[in-house]
Amino acid sequence: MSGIKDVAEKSGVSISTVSNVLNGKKNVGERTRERVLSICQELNYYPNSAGRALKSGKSNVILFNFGDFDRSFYLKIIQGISDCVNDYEYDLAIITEKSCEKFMRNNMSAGSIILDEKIPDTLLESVANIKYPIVVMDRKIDNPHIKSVIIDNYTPMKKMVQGLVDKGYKKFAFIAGPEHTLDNIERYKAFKDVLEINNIVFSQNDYYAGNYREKSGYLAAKIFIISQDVPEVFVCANDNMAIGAIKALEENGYRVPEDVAITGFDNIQLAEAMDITTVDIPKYERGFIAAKYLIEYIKGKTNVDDISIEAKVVWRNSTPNK
Amino acid sequence: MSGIKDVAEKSGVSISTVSNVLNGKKNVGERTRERVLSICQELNYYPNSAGRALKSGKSNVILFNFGDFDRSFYLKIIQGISDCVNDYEYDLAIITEKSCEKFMRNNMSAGSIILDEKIPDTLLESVANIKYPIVVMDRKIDNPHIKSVIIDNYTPMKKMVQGLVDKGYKKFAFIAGPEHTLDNIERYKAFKDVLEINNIVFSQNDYYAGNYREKSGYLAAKIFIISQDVPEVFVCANDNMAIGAIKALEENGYRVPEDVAITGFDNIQLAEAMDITTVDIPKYERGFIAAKYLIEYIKGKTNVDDISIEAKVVWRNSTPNK
DNA sequence: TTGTAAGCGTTATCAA
DNA sequence: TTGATAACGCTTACAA
Repeated sequence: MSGIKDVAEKSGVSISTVSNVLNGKKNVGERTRERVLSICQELNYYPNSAGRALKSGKSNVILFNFGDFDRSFYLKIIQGISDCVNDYEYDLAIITEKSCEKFMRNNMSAGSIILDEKIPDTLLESVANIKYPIVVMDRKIDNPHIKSVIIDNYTPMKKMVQGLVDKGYKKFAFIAGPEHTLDNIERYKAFKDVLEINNIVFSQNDYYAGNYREKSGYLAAKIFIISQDVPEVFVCANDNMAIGAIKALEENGYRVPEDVAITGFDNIQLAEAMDITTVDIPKYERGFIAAKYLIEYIKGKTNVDDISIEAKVVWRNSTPNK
Repeated sequence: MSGIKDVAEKSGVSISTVSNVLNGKKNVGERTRERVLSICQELNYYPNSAGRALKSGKSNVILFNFGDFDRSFYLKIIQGISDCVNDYEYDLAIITEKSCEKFMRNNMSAGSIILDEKIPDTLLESVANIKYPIVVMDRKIDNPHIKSVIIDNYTPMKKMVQGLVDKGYKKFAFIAGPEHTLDNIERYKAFKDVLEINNIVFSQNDYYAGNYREKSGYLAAKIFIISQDVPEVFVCANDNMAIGAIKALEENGYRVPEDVAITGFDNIQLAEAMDITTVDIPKYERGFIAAKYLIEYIKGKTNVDDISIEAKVVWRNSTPNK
């Protein structure tokens, strides 16, 4: 493998000239530039990132961390991030929770986008600084170098539940996501607020704390079935759990939506295929915006507010009129 | 941010001693080691990968390249890779086609797993060497430093199509994937071989060259519908296209499977939900094995053969008896 | 317009 | 058991 030295030698110039060519500096003769460039090609030369990063302290790599391999809509987010990162001629590296801290701290990237809730706020706060900004999705951290891109969960959830009330539903159950996550908190709050406004009673028995996985939705429904307390409608904090719940219901002889109605959140592919009423989150756009924010911060536009993204109710056949 | 120098200073030892501690060398006193380690913690010290990579030329990073954000089963592959990489205490970075060459060449990783068909063989051959092995999925490259992990597509496809013949199907259509991909070639060959064995005629009109995306399956079916030449069964080279085809059929008043039968390949989540007969590929295992092969090569076990993974037919309701 | 040389943070060699 | 020092490949003043 050839290095800058080989290129310099073969071109008959010094390594600094090669470096200047590679970095688009203007202090290089046109002919020299061309020769060097062609020699680079010929030798298949690629700059060693280690040397470059070590000296310059700069990097063109954006990190994206995600962790839940069950949630397939993450692919759309990645696509949005990827497109934006490419637009700005940065490089994207997607990493898992396990190596996240190491990658963030080892000076090989310019900033991170964090989606995985398992990465603690404290870690992010200790890593972020003016030279290393971070964008977090679906949570808020009060730090000048950490920006949030969040979904407005409250408004569409409120609309959806009010819609259910208007359709005549009276007995609700709520299958929740992880209780510390911002989006679950908002979704649940909207749900409760609507019931309260409409004077509908809701007890803790009608609440199940899941974890956004299909299995926990399955389990939740099973428990309602066993305790002989199946509601008119399951409001689920995401689609995966709604799907799990439907499986449990159908396995136990309940028809959806004839016997029990159900709603999800996210509008994943399967929710469409299974005709589940849900809330559509613009996934691609979410990724794109997060990346855009991060890169613009890196480039010096540090004074931006958190961003909130709109989501919309999608009515489907899982919630007929009562 | 603190470096090795800060740690050395605060511990009252030289930087070489700190380095020795960090790299688990034996030539360090027990008390020194403990003190250094605790100071590292205290200062929140993380080695600078650039410096380390530059000097040692080594890296613990495994690259995984994938590109098709439409195919959600990739998440399972990633999960398999991730688990294996973590088992061996390596780090995983997932990258896109766009930056793939740069990352492979910039000396910041120990090897790559390549899934994206858009990365050309020639590039891989020019990058791979004894110090930088590559594992490719779903294709074969004749190079001592590139190993293949492929699915045996032929056997299960043959079994599935023969099963359709046995069920009484006589008029087939084939919706193919990208024609240069190994898996599509094998799937199509198995299909044709079975028809030939059973003396069933198959003309080029019954063949549509798609690209594994849902849209191309949709388009394919639409074309068959328009040309008034809808077969008894669509054999699709993957599930996504089968799903697209089903949508086109249902939109045009054809019932699946009553009017038209259909099969897919991959066994993605949606195929299960939509009750499509397909071939199940062990996705997680595929990723895990690919990573295992790569890391063992990196560690010196260079003499291994290509690996072929078994896949199994899953009969569902989309293919009733004729 | 080009070249010389210092230095980024680490590891490895060798001497103490 | 430790420490001084050179070297990795690159960028960047600054000198020529």
